Order: sequence, then structure tokens, then C-alpha cells
Amino acid sequence: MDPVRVRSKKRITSFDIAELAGVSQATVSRALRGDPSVSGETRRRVEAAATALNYTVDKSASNLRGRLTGTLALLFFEDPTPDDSRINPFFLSMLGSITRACARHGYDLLISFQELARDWHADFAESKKADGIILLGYGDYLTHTSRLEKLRARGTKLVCWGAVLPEQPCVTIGCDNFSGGRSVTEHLLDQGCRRIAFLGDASQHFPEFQERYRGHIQALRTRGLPVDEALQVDAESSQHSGRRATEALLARGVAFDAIFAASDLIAIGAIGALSEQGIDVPFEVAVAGYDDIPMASFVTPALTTVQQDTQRAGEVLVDSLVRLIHNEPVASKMLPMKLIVRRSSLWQEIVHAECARED
Amino acid sequence: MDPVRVRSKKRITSFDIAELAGVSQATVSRALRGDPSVSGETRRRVEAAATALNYTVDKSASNLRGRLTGTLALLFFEDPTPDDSRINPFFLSMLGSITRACARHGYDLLISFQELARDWHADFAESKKADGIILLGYGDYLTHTSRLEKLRARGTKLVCWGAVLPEQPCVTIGCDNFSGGRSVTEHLLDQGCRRIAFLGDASQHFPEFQERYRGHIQALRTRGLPVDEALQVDAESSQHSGRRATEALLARGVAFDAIFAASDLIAIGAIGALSEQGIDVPFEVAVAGYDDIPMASFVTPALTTVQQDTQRAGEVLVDSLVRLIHNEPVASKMLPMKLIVRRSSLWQEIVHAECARED
DNA sequence: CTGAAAGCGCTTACAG
DNA sequence: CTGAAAGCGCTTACAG
Repeated sequence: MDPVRVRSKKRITSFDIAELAGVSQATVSRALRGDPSVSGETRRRVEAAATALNYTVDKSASNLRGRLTGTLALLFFEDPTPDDSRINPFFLSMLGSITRACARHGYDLLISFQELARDWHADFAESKKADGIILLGYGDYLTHTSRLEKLRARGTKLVCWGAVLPEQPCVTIGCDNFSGGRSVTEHLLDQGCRRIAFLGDASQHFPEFQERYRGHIQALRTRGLPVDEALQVDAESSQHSGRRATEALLARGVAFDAIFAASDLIAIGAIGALSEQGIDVPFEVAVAGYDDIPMASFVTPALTTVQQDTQRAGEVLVDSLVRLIHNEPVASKMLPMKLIVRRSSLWQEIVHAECARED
Repeated sequence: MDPVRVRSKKRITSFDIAELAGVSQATVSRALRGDPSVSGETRRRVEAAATALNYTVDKSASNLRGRLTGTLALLFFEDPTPDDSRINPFFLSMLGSITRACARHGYDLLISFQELARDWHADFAESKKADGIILLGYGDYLTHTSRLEKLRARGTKLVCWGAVLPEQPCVTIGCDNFSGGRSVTEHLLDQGCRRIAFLGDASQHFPEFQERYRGHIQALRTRGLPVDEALQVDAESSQHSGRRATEALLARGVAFDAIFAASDLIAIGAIGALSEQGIDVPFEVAVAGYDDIPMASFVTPALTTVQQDTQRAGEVLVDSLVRLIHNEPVASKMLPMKLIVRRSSLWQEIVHAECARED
């Protein structure tokens, strides 16, 4: 609005502060960084001068010299969706908690959407925008593995959100997907369900879904129940895909009395598809999801699901990365999950209730 | 993991590329920045060399010299909430769309949570972390105004999300809150409602809510209906606050047949409080919200609300800021809103339907 | 505890 | 179209 004024005001540097405080520029730098060798008296004078001139350290210069940026990068992977307007609510929630955790640690967060297809591996640490990288997203981790190894070879500090498995190429934080999958299926079996469909891509390309599926299978086996492959349908984490998968399942003509969806979005899509066919949830088919996104408690019927503690997850991700940056040892970590039972899966109890009274 | 290898590998600089390509370092810089004075032949040699050595420009150095960072900062204001785990879904959605818009413009996004209390004005542009700033959040804009003016005086590039009003201290992008408020109330009146409570802080501290309230009042006046101040209850944008406000409204003992909540979260809290008192929505009290957060279509009954196009908003915010950075003229802009009618407000029609048939 | 000096890796007038 | 040179604003050995 006032380019002249702006242009005429030259930037205030550490030299200006040095002059005002009557010390050398080097001392200004030390004082402001909290170097313990600076005397209290000098530090106070420098700080007063900095405040008086409204001075802030130039990050670019400080980074250039100091090698660190005070910034963490979040590479956010999401395949372009048909309705590419909305981010998957689970990741949005993670994003929020990561942002807050960064603030607590005194880091800024540089966010970058990445389409899975793109060549992202060179972008960040190498161009020194960030001290470390957090990778977040479902998606095909096999494609990533080679890139992760390249990054690791370069000494890039890196943590991943995902399935915690042996021989991971980088520090990985994730929830206990196996136990989560088992818990859901045990719960459905306890409800009296016997033919549980699983909606979700259970291949090694989606290790989180795969772990959930493995937990599901294990629960069946433990109870001595057969595994029917016709009950598994691939799906990605979206309502649209959940709807499609449910239609495919119905088209197969196999009998089922429950759906375990690998994510809440899939489950919500499934409920929609079932309703359209006049199939009542949970009376005819019990449904459970995974993630406990905010929507899960609001859909009708409210969705049984597995809660992943996104707050905790964000904190652990940031904490781990900061420790990596400080060259402290960091191990992958599996966070506990929590089964949240809501109306969508109360098959048996509903049957019970229907006999006893009219709701 | 392998500190020796990492340490021994010195950073590849533009001098290395220059040597390999057989040109000067200055030419490398020009070629890589797309300077048109560089010949095609030279450019290709430089690019080949850069690719061969896996070189990327050092952002810190480039920023120090070049004055621009290629980064936009998003200052995200949210007062610490009781359940400070979750970000307001409306802003989360904005955050997603801003992130994507930045990516499209080739900018990175630096996100920083700000508690309203903190002294944020010096942080960003001045320390050269970002070329411009986006301010996002509800909250008390009066407190901001003086800070905004300080920033503007320094020549900081700045856009705000908020109420678009005359004499704004900075370029502001927002939805048409006045028309939104008017539309909701007109709709409720069309349903036959006559005593419409407004839940939301309608003071000048929250200009967006205030505009919605003004639209509400205007709709009443146009129809020649009286304004009863006992029907307005302050509330902040949270379920908790909506619940409280509804309880306060009920405690006042004034009659009302509709609630217009200044945000969806307030509305959802209100529906909860009404249900607890055995008051049926929409049969006894029609309810409408504002924002069209994803939850709005999933609550029971589905919530009538005003949609703010967050995709568009994110694009316009980023676009405006980028133009400010390029010293192009930019005006504040009011985006259109859209009334979304769902079940929660279908007071009259429900009464109708009840007579005709059993649903 | 403090200062003088080098240098981080670029960009951009200035010459030619 | 290209090169030699200055300098962006810091941090950090090296001396004292």
C-alpha cells in the first residue's frame, strides 16, 4: 500500500543491535541464541536493544549458517479422489494434532500435499527447508520403500505413520492394527454374527488394512470358524469405494450377517448401500468401521469402530522426529487401540430388545 | 544410522554443477531459475549436470539472497478449547483447501497454531520464513486490528479470512454472512416459525456472527415481525457452548419454535440439549446451523445450514495473497453462500406429513 | 566472557 | 549470452 515507506526501511540486522547495545555482532548472536558463555548483564543489554528495535533473527541467514531450520515437514500423501475437495477426516485430525505437537516443541510445520505418483523424495530435507520429515497417508507403501531407503541413505531424518512391522525402512509410528482387527471381529462374533464380510484392500500394498484383516482372520480361527474368501472385497478408504464394495458383495450373492470395514469412510459407504437395498443396520447386518472419525458417532446408526488416538499419535510422531534430529536413538512404536461399541454392531442385543419391547 | 557416511558426504553446491557443466556458477544459478538470457544449449547442460549429481538448490541460501521464500504462512487462531484435541471442523476443512491451493500455486505452506493471547505479529514475515501470511480463525478481531495495522505498516503481505466489512485493515476474504443469516431466517419463517432464537455472540467482537445476526434481524423486520432480545443467547463455536446456550435459553422461560445457531457446532450442541429435555427437533423446535461441516449431514435429524464453499475460499485466499506478493492490486472479496435445507428445519412440512401418513 | 574474521550457498548488478 | 565479484545476515571456530 505504501511501497516507498516499505522500501526505504532497510532491514534491521544484528549489527544494529550490536551498535545499540555496545557489543560486537557476534555477541548479539550468542546472546540471542542463549549461549551460556554470555554474561547476564550483556545478555540483558542485547535483549533490550533487540526489543527496542523490534528485531528478529533472519531465519534464512541463520539456517544457512546454522544448518537447522526449526521446521518439520509433513508430506501428506493422498491420492486425488473423485471428490477431491475433502481430505480424509482421519488424516485431517492427525494434521491438527501434528500441528499442535510441533507448536509445543517449538517447531513450525511445513505442509506439503503429495500426490502418490510424484517424485517427492528429493524435495525437502535436501533443499534444507526442514530438519526432518513426517510421512503421513495410506497408500501403497511398496512404492515408497525404495524412496525411503534413498532418503535414509542421505541421512534424512524421517518418521512414518503406518503399520509397524519388522524391517521397516524408517522409524514408524502406528496403531496396533492387528489387535484392532481382532477386537472388532471378536466383538461381532460375540454379537452372534457368523458370516463377517471384510471390506478393504488386504494386500501388502496397504499394510494397515492388511494387519486389520490378519487380526480379523485370527479371531475367526481362534473360534474355529472357517474363512470364506468370498467375504473379502477390496476397497480404498472412501465412502464411494465402500458403497461400491458393498454392491459388489451383494452381487456375489454370498450370505453375510456383518460387515467389518477397514475404515469408517468405507463403513459409512457400506451403510448407505445397505440402506438403499432396504437392508437394516444393525438388525439384518451389523457394521463396524475403523478410525473413529468424528462422523462415526453421528451417522445413523452410530458406528462401532476402533479409535486411533490421533492426539497421541501426533505427539509421538513429532517427539520421535525431534529425537532423531538430535541424534538420539528412536524405535518404532505401536500405539494401543480402543474398540468403541456403538449401535451399528449391536446385532444380538437389538434382536433381544425387539422381542422384549417396541423401541 | 550411518553418521560416518553422512558426515563425509559434503553438500553438492552450484559450484559442483558449474564444474561438471563447464560453465560458471552464476550461469548455473541462472539456468536453474529459468533466466531467459541463458541459451537453450547451456541450460540443458546445466540441467543434465544437476540431475546427474542429484542437486537441489539450497533454499536457505537462495532465500537469503533472493528475498523470497516460496512459502506462505497460515496463522491459525483458535482459542484453547476444553477438549483441545479437535480443531473446529470448518477450519480443518479450510486448512485442507488452503494446503491444496498452495500446492497448485507452487508454494509451500507453513502452518502455525496461534493462541489468541500470544504476541504473534512479529513472528513470520519479519523473520523471513514466509512471503506472506494468511490469518484464519474466528475470534476477537478487535484485538487483532491493532496488530494487523502494525503488520501492514511494515509492508507484510497479508490476507484474512473473516467478515468482509468496510474499512478493513487488510484484504479480507469471507462469505456473505449477512445474506446467509437472512436466508436462514426467511426459510424458518417460511416454515411457519415465528419465535426464532439466535445462538451466537452477536457483538462486534465476532463480526461474522454479528453479520449473521444482522441478516436474521433484517429478515424479521422485512416481514414486520418483532425482535425479542430475550431470544438471543451468546455462544462460541463449540458443541459445548451450544448446549450451554440452549440450557440458558430454556431457563429464561421464553417461548421459541426455532433455533438459528451461528455455527453448526452450536446447532449440534443445541439439538443435544433439546433432546435431553425431550423436545423434538424439528417437530417442536426447528433448528438451523451455519458452515455445513461434514457432520451436519450426518446428525439426526440432518442439519439445515448455510454452506460456505471452503474449496473456493482456500483458492481465493491463496490467489489473493500471491497477487499481493507480486504487488498486484487485490480487493477484499465476499463469496456467495448457499442455504442447505435438511430435515432439522422442516417444521411445517413435518406437521403436514404427520397428518397425511405415518413415516 | 568477548571480538575479529571466515564462510554458509546462493542471486544479481556490472562488465564484456 | 556469460563470467568475476560482491554480499544477503547470520554462526562459530579461533584468539585472547
